[in-house]
Amino acid sequence: MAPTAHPGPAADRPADTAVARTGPGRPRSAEADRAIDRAALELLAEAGFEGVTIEEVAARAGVARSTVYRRYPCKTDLLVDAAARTSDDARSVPDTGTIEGDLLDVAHQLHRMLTDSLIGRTVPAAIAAAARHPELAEGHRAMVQRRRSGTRAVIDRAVARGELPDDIDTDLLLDLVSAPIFYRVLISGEPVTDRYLRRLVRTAVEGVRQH
Amino acid sequence: MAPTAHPGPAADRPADTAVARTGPGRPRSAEADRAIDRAALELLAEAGFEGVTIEEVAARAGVARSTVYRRYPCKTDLLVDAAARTSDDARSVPDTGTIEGDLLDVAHQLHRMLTDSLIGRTVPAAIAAAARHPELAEGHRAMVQRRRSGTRAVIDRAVARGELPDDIDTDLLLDLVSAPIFYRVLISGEPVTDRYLRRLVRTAVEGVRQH
Amino acid sequence: MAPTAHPGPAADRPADTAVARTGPGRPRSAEADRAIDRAALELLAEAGFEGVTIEEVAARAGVARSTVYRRYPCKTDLLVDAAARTSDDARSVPDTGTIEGDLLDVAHQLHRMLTDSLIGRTVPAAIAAAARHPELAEGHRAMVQRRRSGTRAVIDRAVARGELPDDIDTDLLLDLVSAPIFYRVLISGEPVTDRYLRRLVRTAVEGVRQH
Amino acid sequence: MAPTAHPGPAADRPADTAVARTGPGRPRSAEADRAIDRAALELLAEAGFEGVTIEEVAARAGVARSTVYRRYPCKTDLLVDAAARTSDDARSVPDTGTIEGDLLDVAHQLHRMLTDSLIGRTVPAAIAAAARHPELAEGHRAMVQRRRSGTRAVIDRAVARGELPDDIDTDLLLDLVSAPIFYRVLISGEPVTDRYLRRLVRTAVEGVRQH
DNA sequence: CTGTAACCGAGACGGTACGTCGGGTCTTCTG
DNA sequence: CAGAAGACCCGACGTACCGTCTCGGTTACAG
Repeated sequence: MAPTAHPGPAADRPADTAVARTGPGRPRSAEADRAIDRAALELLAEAGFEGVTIEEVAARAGVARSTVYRRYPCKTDLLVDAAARTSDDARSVPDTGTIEGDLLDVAHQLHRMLTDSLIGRTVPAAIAAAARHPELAEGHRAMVQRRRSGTRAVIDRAVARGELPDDIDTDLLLDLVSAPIFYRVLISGEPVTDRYLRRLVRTAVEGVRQH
Repeated sequence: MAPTAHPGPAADRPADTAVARTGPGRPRSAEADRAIDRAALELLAEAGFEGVTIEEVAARAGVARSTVYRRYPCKTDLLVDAAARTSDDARSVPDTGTIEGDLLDVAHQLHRMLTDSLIGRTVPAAIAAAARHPELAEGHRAMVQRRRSGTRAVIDRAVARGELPDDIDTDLLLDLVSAPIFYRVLISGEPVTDRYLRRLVRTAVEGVRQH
Repeated sequence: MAPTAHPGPAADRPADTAVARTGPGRPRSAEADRAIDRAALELLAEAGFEGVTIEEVAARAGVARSTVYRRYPCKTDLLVDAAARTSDDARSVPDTGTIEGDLLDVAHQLHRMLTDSLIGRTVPAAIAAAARHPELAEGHRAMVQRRRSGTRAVIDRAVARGELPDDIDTDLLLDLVSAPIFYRVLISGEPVTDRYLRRLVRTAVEGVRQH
Repeated sequence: MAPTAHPGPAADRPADTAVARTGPGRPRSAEADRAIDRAALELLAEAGFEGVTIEEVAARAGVARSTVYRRYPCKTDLLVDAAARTSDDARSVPDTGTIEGDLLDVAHQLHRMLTDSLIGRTVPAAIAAAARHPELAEGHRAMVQRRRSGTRAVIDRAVARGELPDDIDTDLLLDLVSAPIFYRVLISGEPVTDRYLRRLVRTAVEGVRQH
């Protein structure tokens, strides 16, 4: 791709328009929408940003190339939007009764998301692309923040229970629990075992408990 | 780029051949070697993997396109080798007297490496590439391990001094100090302040001190 | 050019399709067709087969390189087709009343064609190429035969008039009048004067008149 | 090949230097000389001017590329000189007693030369090259003229014998006998039979006999 | 019902980079 | 010095996608 400066924010017709106001003319195929998003993310996970080809996306989605271009002005926008739209839905805020139990569950969920889910496998590509396409970074950061907010609730509950002191540095605790999982999966390549996660959570909690 | 499966490990003539046995024929220009490596990394840092163009690499290196292709069969190999060859030399093992002081120095060095150095700015590209080209991952992991081994010495010294218990989980401590820095720089995008690093180091150390 | 065996006869879309059945998709630009053919022949005449460059053809035709490649898989096919399509229209069957007058006119036309016309100046290149690309030879031979058929009519008329005996070897007469002109222009390089043509025609006619 | 203006006449060491003055140092291999010439002409006959590759010439001759370039500054000169040096030796001036018998023999020789001999099969390439490299043309024209001078002797002898009138246009007769053979072989592709050659010679001779 | 506007498919268009190949020059080592 | 080997710069090759455009054919709402 030519290193063209990215033109603008996003697609012609925002997906979040609630009612999908139908003007005259044939409406866009919702099936094509879905197929394109899915194909784009699959390719992103498989082949990385540079490996994604509009031609291949269209082929996998079973649509014409122009059907893709009608929705997104360029490859970057396609991927940004597909990633943004495809939330990582399968997550839950645990409630085991103890902060360590809750955080361990969160850690397991994060690890599974990174290694198993479609969106998780696009993370490496997203990190690389983020350097040059900040708008793409936004999508993934938003996802990260949604996840964190769930975990933040877990921590707040523990504080309310008196399990953790109330002057705790929540962000630091969040980092301490999440970062090593990203680190092992993406950078050091070392295995992430259940035993490792238990130690990680315990150590992080005990660390922040000292003021 | 055609989504060609990566063919093999690396370049035609390994750089690590000590004596550089000169066969018949004109020897390769060592100057070109250097210029190409440098140009490739600069571009990788500036424009990302997809933004690197053999044409542009050659132009910056002041060399013909074929001179690049003679050394590397494809773009991927060029970048793999250039990154592998360009070690991240500017690092030192601190000795401030306390484990927290030492680790804080290590943390600062890591942060600077990631944000300022040429090799550091190639890390996002390397992560993405690693997903598809495991041999590329090796290079960066080796670098990471070299860094860790320095830090490991710092920790061992603290154990010897009695500053830390001797049944400590060294790897976990290493992860706790390094991972959040990678995480903030590459993923969450949140700032890495001196204050943050101080808290991080103190919390990690106190965490692992509890058995 | 790599000494690749020539793959097949010709272009993807035959020019002789009468109705030009338009399939789906944007139709090819007829203007580009013409511009490419013309540019190719001009270059062939100027620089010879080896001197023709797709890049230059495209540039002269005011067209992208890929637009040329879409029509012709390789340089050879481009030239074959361009030559085949571009007939040598500007010729006429003379009727001066005498066989010698007619043949002299034919000879003049042939000489002018060879030295002045676009298609004529491609003949040397065609001869060379014909040795290795028989299909290219066909195009030029067809042109030669069209020309000969006109001259054949002239001779038949002379036979009908009783100016020539009816058991004449028409092909031989045709060769005797045409061949020396090709020979002088292409091989010996000697000049082709009006005086030479007069003698040539007279001698040929008198030669065949003896049975 | 870039359409570079041809630099100069020919090779560094002219082949016609009788004694091959040996300066100091290792003398050039005469075997290499021969092997290169032969390889060049073979390739020229097989693949045409554009198909000749210095690389392939060197490979066939069993020498290094630089050994070829030491002798000839460029591909054109290589071929010019090789063709010039490789005379078409196998020819003889016949003496059958009659002009028609002699000319028939000459015609047969010419036809065999064109279709069978190494040098003959380079004629198409030479014609094409002549259009742009006049110096190459010279070589072939010289060959043509040598052949013609032999035939001219045949005609002069016939005049002396009184078999032909003494105001004959010798050049025209030469053209009438030679040109159609070139024409059929190179241009029309029609067969050249013994019967055809007999008629050709008889008709040409009778034609020029009328004043 | 019938326009008509927007869709969909197909594919040509001008570009740009790819990785390969050959040309002609040069630099080194070996005989 | 000649020869073999091979690196060097240059430029054309044919391929693959990019993002844009123009076609014919197909819906679904609106008058």
